[in-house]
Amino acid sequence: MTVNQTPFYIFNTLTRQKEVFTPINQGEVKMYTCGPTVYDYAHIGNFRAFLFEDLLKRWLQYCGFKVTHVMNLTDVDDKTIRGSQTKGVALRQYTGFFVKAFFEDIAKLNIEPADVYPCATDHVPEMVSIIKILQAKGFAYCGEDGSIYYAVSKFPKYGKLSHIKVGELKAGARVSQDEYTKDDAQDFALWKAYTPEDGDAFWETDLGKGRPGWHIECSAMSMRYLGETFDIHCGGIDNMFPHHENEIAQSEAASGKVFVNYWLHNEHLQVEGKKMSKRFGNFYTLRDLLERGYDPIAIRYLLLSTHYRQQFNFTFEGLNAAKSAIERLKNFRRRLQDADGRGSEGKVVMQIQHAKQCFEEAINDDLNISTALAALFDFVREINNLLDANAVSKEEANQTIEILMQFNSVLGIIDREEKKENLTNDIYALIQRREAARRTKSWKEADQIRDQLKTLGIIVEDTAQGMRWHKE
RNA sequence: GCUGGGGUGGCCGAAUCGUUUAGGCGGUAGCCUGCAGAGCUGCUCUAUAUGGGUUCAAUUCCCAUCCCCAGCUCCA
Repeated sequence: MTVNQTPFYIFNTLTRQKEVFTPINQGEVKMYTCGPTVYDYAHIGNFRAFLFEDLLKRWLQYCGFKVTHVMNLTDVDDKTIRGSQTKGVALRQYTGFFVKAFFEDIAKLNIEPADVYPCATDHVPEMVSIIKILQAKGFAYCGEDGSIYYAVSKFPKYGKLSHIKVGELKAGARVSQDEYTKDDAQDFALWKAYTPEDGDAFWETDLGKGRPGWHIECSAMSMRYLGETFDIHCGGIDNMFPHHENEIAQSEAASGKVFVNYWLHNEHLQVEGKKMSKRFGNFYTLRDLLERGYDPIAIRYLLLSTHYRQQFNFTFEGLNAAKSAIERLKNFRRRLQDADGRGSEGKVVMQIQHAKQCFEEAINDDLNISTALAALFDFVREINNLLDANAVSKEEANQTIEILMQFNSVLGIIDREEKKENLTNDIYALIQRREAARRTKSWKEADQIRDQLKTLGIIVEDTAQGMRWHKE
């Protein structure tokens, strides 16, 4: 198979335009994605971001790039501290529980793990050293409370990402308690001086006793693992301002270099047409949905199937539709595995090439997943037509499975083969009995056994190539 | 208030200033099948929030209006 040759366009928040993606080092990509704050189970909105990032990463890998992916785990902030105190356990113990849950969740969603998952609490020295540089360069000052703040006015490019003009921010909204110690309202904390409410969450450092501000962890950990300038930084649109804007200010002031070349932000999702919130009763974690019996891969498909810069409306109707769509693909693969026809005289190969081209063109256009899926389903229909005519040879079927699996390396929604489930002897015997009944045309008995198997979760189908069964 | 993103068929969702405006899901009819399932084909599908304007041509550009969503200092 030829390697994807067309350029990959991505929408860069810095320029608000689609740009051809060109990595710093040929053939490799360094990307950083803002990870979860581990104070609770992640919700499906969080996972939309992680799935978008997974799609991006898988596509870069499909294109032949070696991707180094870093995702941080925010394990010290107001919420984690409050949570650990409410539970009466150490901060580390409290966050450790949700870190474990997070990894379980992303595994269920078939999200490829990052190469490194740095925790904020493991990188305080790196943060301190950046803050000291900022102090030395005059970008940071000490407030009356002993906290250290970043002086936004010292960084002329502040606002280049979010296109927010300092000074036009709504005055008086969501004023933080310590604001009076800052020189300017828009300044933000690099280091927070210890207060008794912080409990066991403090570090004794050259900056005094305290804990890091939120934004500094991403600057410190991304530069630690990816270098002072790297290729891609992703996150939810809400992180664009102030979080990412502040990261740029900190990192570029400290290093004197461009921090990140491409910034990508995904839009939020709504649930049943409304903002997801506990108040509306439409707030879902992955675990909530799994408890209701939904398939995590259907959730993956659904959250992935809408363009990442589009607000997405999550509905249960949509989730059911996603399940059916995946089932269609699985059925397609089952048919291919059984195929042993006379050959299509090149039609299959032609369809494969066409589908590959359409699929790649679509995703190369800023991850246009909808158009890519349309190409996939067009392909499925065309090949199904040939399968109906018994015109797909075993060799052609294998080639089709190969391209399907290539697409799937990007989508992550179907397995190459049915998961080999061990049948109990009882079920095996039932299948044998039905076959025997069918051979003697005892339709009534055969149908009755088929129904019985269905209640046991086994779907039996009769095809041109004989009987076939799979789990529901 | 300021800034930004949207409103496409029963539902979800692409694309595009001009031949038939993708694809999925759902419904329905037919083909196939002993039946079913899967699959295919047709129909649902004279779908582009509303009202104007520009143009040979707009759903796509412009203006106005209505509605939804987001950001505006630690929410993906």
